[in-house]
Amino acid sequence: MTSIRPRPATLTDIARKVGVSTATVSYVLNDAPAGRRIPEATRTRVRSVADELGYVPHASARSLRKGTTDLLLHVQADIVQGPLAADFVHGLTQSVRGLGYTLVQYGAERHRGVKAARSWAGMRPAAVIAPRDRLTEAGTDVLRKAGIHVFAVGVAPEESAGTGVSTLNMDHRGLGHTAGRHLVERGYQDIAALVPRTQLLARMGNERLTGLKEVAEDQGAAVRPAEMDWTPDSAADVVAGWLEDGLPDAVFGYNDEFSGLLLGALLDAGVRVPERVALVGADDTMVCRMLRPELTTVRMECQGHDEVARSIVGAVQEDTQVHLSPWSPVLVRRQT
Amino acid sequence: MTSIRPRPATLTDIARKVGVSTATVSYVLNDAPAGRRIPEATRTRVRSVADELGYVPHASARSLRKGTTDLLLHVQADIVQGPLAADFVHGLTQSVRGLGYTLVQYGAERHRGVKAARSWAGMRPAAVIAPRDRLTEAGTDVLRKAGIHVFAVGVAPEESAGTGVSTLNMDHRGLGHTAGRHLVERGYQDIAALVPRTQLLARMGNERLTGLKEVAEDQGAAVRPAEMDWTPDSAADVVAGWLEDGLPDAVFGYNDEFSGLLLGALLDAGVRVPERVALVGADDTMVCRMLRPELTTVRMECQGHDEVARSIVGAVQEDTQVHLSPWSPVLVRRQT
DNA sequence: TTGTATGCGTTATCAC
DNA sequence: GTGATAACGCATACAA
Repeated sequence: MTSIRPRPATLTDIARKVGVSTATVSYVLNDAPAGRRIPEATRTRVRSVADELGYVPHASARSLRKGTTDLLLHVQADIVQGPLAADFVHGLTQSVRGLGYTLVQYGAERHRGVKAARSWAGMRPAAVIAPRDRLTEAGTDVLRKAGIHVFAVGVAPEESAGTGVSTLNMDHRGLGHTAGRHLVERGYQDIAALVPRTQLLARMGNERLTGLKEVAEDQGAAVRPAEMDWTPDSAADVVAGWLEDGLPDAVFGYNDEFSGLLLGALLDAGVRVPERVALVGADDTMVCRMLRPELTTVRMECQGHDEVARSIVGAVQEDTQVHLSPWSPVLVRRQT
Repeated sequence: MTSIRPRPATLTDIARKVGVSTATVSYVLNDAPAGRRIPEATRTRVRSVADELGYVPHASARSLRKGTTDLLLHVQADIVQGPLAADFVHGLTQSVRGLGYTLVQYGAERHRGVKAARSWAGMRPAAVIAPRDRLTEAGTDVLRKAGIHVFAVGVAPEESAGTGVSTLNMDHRGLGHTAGRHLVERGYQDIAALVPRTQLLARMGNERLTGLKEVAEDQGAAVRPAEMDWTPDSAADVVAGWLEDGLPDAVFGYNDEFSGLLLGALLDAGVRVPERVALVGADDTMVCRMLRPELTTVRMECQGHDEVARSIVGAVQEDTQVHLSPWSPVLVRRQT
C-alpha cells in the first residue's frame, strides 16, 4: 500500500496562489526590511495562504543561499550519557534555540578521525561539539578548513592553545579537591581512589585522582589509586586486594555508579560502611538515594544554560576561541 | 582576535584546478552513476585535488538538487534516556549509516505540536521518529503534508490505524506478563505494582501493570497498584501506606530505579527483602548489581539493530506503514 | 509598492 | 568521451 508522497509547498506555490511574486512572499514571511511597504491586506493574504498550504521553509535551500547554517552538531561520546550530560544537552538545546540555532546530536560509536569529520562537515554546521577522542588533528583540520567552529569536549584550555579549537571542560581536578577536602577534614589518613580502566573514563579518573592527591598529601594523608572495570566482578577483585593489603579508611569511588558497585562488594565482604570504610561518590545521581547507607557525593552544578549558550554562540559567530568550564563541584553529605 | 573564516572547497574549485568541467568532477567523485567513460588519469587527478582541497560535498546543495535528504530525525523524550534507549539509538545510528542514512537526534523539552513539527519539517528529514507526547494530530499533519514519514514511539499499532503513521513500540504488557509469571510461579498471592505518577511514565507503568494483572489474576493472585513519584520521599510514603494496610508478598517495581528507591525505603522500615517482600525490577541496569540484595529484573532484549534499521529504511523509502516492536522480555533471576 | 533576475553547490540532461 | 547548462528553493540587489 504505497501512498503518494506529497510535495512540500514552496514559496512559488504561495506566490502563484496569492497572485504575487515570490519576492513579495519572501519579504512578508521574513518580515524583511527591504519590503517594508507591503500593504497589510497582501501580508495577511500571504500569511493565510502559507498557513493553509502548511508552508515550511526549506532549511537546505535557505542555508545554501545564505551560506551559513543554524546547526550546532553535538557528537555524543561512546559512553552512555548520565543525567548530568543529558540535562546539559537538553538545556542547551532550549537555550540556543532562543538564539536562532538548532542543536542536534549525532551518536555513532567508533566514528572518529578524518572520515567522521568529513561526514560532519557535510552538514555544514556552524559548529561541531565533540569529545576529545573523536577528534584527531587531521579531523579537526578538515572542519576548520570548511569554516566550521570546533569545540573539543573534555580538553583543557592549555591543550588546545594555538589550534583555534574552543574547549568545553569539566574541572575534574576541582571535583577531586572537593572530595579530598571532605575526607581529610574528617580525619581519614589512608584514602583509596577508584580509577576506571577504560580509556575515556581513565582520563577523567586520573584527573579526579590528581585533585584528590593534591589536597590529601598536602595534609599528610596517603592516597592509593585502584583500577576498576565497570563490572561487579572487578569491584569484588578490588575489595579482595584490599583485604590482603589492608583496607583503606576511606574511598573516593570516581562516581556514584562505580561507588555503588564497590559498596556492594564491600558489604559482601562484611566490611562496615561507613564505620570501617567511608565512601564518596560523584554526580549526585538517584543511585545515592537507593543505596544503604545513602551515598555521600560531589555534585557538579552547572551555571545557567542561557549563559553557556550565549558564550558558545558568540564564539561561533566571531569565530573566536573560548574556553568554557561551567560546572562547579558541591559536596552533598549523606551517610557514607 | 577574529580569524578569517575559510570558504569550503566546492566542485567548481576542483574543476578549475584540474582543468575539467564540474560535471566531470561530479561524475568521478560519485563513481560515474551513468555509464560515463572517464580516463583513469583524469579520475586520479580529480580525486587527488579533491583530497588536497579537503573537499566535502555540501549536503544541503545535494539534497536541494535531489529533492530528498538522508536524514532521520529522532526527537528525544523529555525523560532522561536510560542505557536501554541510548544503546538502541547508538546501534541504530550505526546501522542506518550502512544504508546511506544519517540518524540525528533532537532534544528540546516541551517542544511539541505544530510549532515543533514545523521546525522539524524545515530540515526536510526523510523521517521523524518522535515519542507520542510530542506528536499532536495537527503536528503529524504538517509532517505528512511535507512528505515526511512519521514514526510514533510508544504507540500501539491499533492506535495509529488509518493515520499513515508508523509505530515503534515496546511491549510493556509482555514485560508485565514475564514479571507476573515469575511471581505467581513462586507462589506469591498478594502482589503490588509500582506505577509512576508522571504522565509519560504513567502510561508505560499502567501497561506493565495490566500485563502483570492478566497473569496474576488468572492464577488467583491479587494485584494492587501503588502510585509513586521519582523521589525517595515518595518511596517512603508508599512503604508507610503498606505498613498500615498490610505489606504485600511481592512487588513489581516498574523499573530498576523505582525498585531501588523502594528497596531503600523497605530496608529503612526494617522489612526484610526478599524474605518478607520479594521485589522485581525491569531493564537490567547496573543498579541491580549495586543493591543488596541484588535485584531480580526483567531485561528487554532487542533484536539486531541491522534488522530494525532495514525495516525503518524500507518503510521510509516506500512510504508504507510498519509497526515495530523489536524488544522481548527476559527474566534475570537474582536475589530478590 | 512589487516584480525580475541572479546565485548558492549539486546533479542530470542534453549537445558536441 | 566531455562540457555547457538547467533546475532544485530561497533571499536579495536592483529595476520598474
